[in-house]
Amino acid sequence: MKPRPDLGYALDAAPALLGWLLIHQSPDGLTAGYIVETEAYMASDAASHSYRGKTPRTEVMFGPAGHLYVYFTYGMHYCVNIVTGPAGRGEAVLIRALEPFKGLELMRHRRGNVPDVQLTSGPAKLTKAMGINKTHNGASVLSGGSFRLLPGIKPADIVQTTRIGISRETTKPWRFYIAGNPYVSRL
DNA sequence: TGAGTGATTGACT
DNA sequence: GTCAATCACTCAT
Repeated sequence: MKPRPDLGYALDAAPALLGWLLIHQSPDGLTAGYIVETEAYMASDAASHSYRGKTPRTEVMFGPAGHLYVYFTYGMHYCVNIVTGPAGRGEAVLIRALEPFKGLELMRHRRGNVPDVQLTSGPAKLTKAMGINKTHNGASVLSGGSFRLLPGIKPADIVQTTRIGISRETTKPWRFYIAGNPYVSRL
């Protein structure tokens, strides 16, 4: 596997990111997990936060690839994206689920008393388990800060289907997950 | 300035 | 299965 992921266009990067290991070195300790579920949010995509152009909130999406776009939603949850594509396009890949690899004890502590299979099986669950919040918005996964992206496993089979939780562009098959992985948020 | 919505989750019936 | 939690943002007065 390549030393760096292909962050060309979001639609190519979303399946390409499956199997990569996302690592967060926080003051509390290190957590890491394999990416097992992603969604692509494209330029000119009505479901994307970048659809209405660059704003203070979405500024990171319009920056160079390889940075994290972290946003707050439903008054209580964070979700994390990896910005893709040439700077200025406003594309990103939402990380929807991870398979825990390191820092399980810290994840359990952050998530409370839930079964291990539910530690990171959803976009807001994994940010809580990894300790990701809006202070990490704009952090790079390529330039050696507290976040890293390393080659992980090569998925045997990738399933492509429609995205979850959106009300526009609901027929676009821009969600990808590793077939049979128990940490995928929904089938 | 106010109503509506949201890339969700967990608790409850 | 339904629904509340609760804030940032968008769009309509």
